[in-house]
Amino acid sequence: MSVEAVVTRFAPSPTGQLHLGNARTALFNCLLARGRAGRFVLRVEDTDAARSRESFTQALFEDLSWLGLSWDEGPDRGGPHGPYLQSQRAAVYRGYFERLQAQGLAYPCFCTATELELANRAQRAAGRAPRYAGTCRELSPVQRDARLAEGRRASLRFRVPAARSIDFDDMAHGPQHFLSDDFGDFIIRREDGSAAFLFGNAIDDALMGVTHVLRGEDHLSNTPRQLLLLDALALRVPRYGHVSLLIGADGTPLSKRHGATSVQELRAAGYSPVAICNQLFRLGHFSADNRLLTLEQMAATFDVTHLQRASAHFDLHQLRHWQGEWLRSLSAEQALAWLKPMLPEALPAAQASAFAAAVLPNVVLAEDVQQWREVIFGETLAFEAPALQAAQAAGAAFFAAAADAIVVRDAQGQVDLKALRQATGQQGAAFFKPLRAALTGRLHGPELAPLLAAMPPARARERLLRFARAAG
RNA sequence: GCUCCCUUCGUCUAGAGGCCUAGGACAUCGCCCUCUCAAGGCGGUAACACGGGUUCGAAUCCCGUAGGGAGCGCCA
Repeated sequence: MSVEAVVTRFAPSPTGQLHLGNARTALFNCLLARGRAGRFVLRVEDTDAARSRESFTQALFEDLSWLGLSWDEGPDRGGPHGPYLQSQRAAVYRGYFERLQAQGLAYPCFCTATELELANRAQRAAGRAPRYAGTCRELSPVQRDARLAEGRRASLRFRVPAARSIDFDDMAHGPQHFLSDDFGDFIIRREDGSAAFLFGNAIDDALMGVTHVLRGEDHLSNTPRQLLLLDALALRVPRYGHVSLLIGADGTPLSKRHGATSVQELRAAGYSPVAICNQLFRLGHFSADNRLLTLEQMAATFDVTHLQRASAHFDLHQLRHWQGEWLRSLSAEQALAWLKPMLPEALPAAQASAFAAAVLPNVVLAEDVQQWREVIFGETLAFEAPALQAAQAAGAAFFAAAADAIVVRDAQGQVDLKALRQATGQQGAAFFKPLRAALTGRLHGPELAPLLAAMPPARARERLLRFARAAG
């Protein structure tokens, strides 16, 4: 008995930046395939010419690759079931449109957008489901020809069979049951000849040999329509699994208001792909292992029975946690490589490592690094109000003594904090607080000794002298 | 309006009738470490939406209510 290989897919439409929700869908499908030694197909659903953009398709490849997801078949690398760009599959779809029409399972619809809009509104007003009224459903061939002769353009509608029960077993939600009478005839080919989503999406899954589809829960109630279509064409039906939606912390759909929600934005903020994948892996999916996982480890433990059914709130705190875990998992060289682009150009290696040693335990994001880069290498220091007060409160004498003592350094450039402390006559918080405040402009931060080792000596002294001159 | 989905700590979740006085992680709070704050280590607070059943026994099964979400598009 041969077990058929698992084939999963990710089928985005290139109409914008890759969002977290879609990235998670891609991750899940990729993991499912990898975990079962299957294939992962990337198909780009760019049938909406008005909204699809080539640049978004490119960005999509880029984002997925950056996340560490790789696909076995796709527009950029081909495969046995291509083309993988739906905009290039018109010829494939044509045959199926013809078959459906020949069998009387699809018919041209001449209704205009305004007519449909009106009918739709009337139905809603009457308290009924806004379904296609069936205006063009029973047109005779003569009537159709007449309309065509008038030069009227038509879309193609699928004739939904009456009184059919549609059942399927959802990988996440279990047994599902729908009635065909609840749907109106739906459009499968637009007026411009392009394939509508419900059609292209279902047909391509079948043609590309897809066995398992993990997609957003918003598709759950569309599934019976696709099942009807597949049944009419005698095409194979994949297993569907509908994954809960990802929503913002406030419970509303993820959007700009929630800050960074696209892979691009997260990447720009300094988040690592590993951190993002680890977070996504646990959103709507249970992981028994609380440690930072590699994609291989995730693939090994990804399990559709561990899919959560309720929608999940995306919480930046948790992403930060994984980012921290990731940073701490890095070797010194790797951490330095991450830091490098954020440091001043042509910074001597020794200073770069000193900076890394001082700051790394305390940062999570690019903005954190930039903040400390300014503190350590920046010309002028921006003070937080409480820090300024703390420095001023220590008095001029304290800083005069500190400025004298700070010039004493050992061979490694380390400041002798003990000598400094003795010079100022202060200890504990009374010593560290004003010192930290005057040197960094803030009250919190990495350990002072490594910080001082990273800071140019002249600059450190200069900052202390500023408060030595100020009134005491 | 109709159809469908969902509901365990603030958040992500474990939990498939007794193992649950409900477990873990993030956040939060406290303690320890440190001559300092942070980082780090260790602990604490904190949840079964509500109401009825079924059962010796229910977070788990059934019914209802409430709340949230999705679909009903020539968007995907």
